[in-house]
Amino acid sequence: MLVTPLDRHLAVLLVRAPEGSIERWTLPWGVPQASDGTLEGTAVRVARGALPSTPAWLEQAGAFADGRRHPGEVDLSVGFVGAVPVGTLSSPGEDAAWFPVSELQPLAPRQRAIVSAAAEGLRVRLDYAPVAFRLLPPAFTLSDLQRVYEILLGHRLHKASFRRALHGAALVEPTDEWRSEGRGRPAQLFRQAVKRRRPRRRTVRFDLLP
Amino acid sequence: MLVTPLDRHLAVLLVRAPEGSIERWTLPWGVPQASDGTLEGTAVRVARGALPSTPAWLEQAGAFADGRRHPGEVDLSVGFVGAVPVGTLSSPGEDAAWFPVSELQPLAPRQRAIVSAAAEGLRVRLDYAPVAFRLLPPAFTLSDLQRVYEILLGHRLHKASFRRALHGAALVEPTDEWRSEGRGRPAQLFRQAVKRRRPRRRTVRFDLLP
DNA sequence: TCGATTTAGTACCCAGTGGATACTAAAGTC
DNA sequence: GACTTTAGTATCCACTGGGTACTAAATCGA
Repeated sequence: MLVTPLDRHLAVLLVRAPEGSIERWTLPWGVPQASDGTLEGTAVRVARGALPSTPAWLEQAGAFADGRRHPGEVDLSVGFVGAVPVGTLSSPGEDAAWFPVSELQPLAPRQRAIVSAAAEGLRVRLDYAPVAFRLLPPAFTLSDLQRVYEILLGHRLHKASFRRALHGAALVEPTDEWRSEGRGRPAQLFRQAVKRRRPRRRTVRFDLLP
Repeated sequence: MLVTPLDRHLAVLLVRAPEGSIERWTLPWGVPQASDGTLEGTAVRVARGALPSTPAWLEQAGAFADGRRHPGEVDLSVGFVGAVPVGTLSSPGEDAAWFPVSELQPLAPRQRAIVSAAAEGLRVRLDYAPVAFRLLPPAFTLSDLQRVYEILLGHRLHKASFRRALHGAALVEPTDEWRSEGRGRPAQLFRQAVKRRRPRRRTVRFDLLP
């Protein structure tokens, strides 16, 4: 499942299903080949078939094999989530399209399950992997980054706190470029910082438990 | 992969490999059967073959299919992590044994990869699923619970903060039982509370990013 | 030209949290 | 009965999250 930020929502790339299918759209998918090497290799190959470039981030979302139907009639599917930087594929052409994850086209049942699991996996991985950064180009404004986090978390964030935490973790460094986008004050562009402060010890979080 | 807390470490259940295998031990594993229904059904069946009861918690850790060798010569393995409450299987018998996850017996390469991914997955899920509670019996002391969290996180926690956060989230409720274990003051037994306070909004955590 | 509007970015305040130290409480050990 | 061990609490402090309010720099429109 390839995702990108689109218009304050998370969008999923669907491709047109072949003639005769029940559903009109499907997730991009494919069967492993010997030349793929690993499962991730297969996922990269499938993704490159639908994109002008390789996803900026890719991770497995799980295996799915309950009785639910899959368009290829395969027994077992291994789902992946891939992050596509905003604007990478703005005109997907005739045979593909981005759909907001909340208003997807009808999908085969197993693909629907993959989308749910992958979207949930994205949120869980937010804290442990630079997913949000991979959904943006190398240089971005802090408002861009905050918007991505808001899309992924599903609610608004506080601007000052967001920046304080960001700078506190030394995760971004300013470039000397500025971007003026329509009206409003131009924003400074930042890039992800390579310097690493040693990660803080994980603490316990009881508030997220069901 | 079945895990349980054992002596301040996380332990993994291994079973003796059949005669003629390269390694002497393997993870419990099995091939899906039609009667299993789902992948999780298969995992439950496999777990029950090695345990006196069903694991208290079970979740998929991912699919593994790179070239690495697996004892059953299967193309693809789907790994699961299962939590076994402490003391459930204290004497596994001749053909099985608990090993600390840090000092495992030699395993087939793919199983080694499954153990690594599953252990990492456990830590990630700690915040979102009641894993720690499922590694304990229904009634437990707060020191027990803290010890499990320390085992899973890999470092000591602060007692007062741990309890403040725990009570703040209303996650446990006291029973009227006390447990006296050797010396020291007896500890009150608690159980997981069913009442739910609405979960707080997820905030951003930059400090865990690589 | 001069507001009004929009977006970027900062300053300040306050409540709540994480974590350290230090304490009391209740059991067993010698 | 003093000492040790484990349970559990109190107090203090630094820092964080998040609210309000402010300044800065751009466009739009009358």
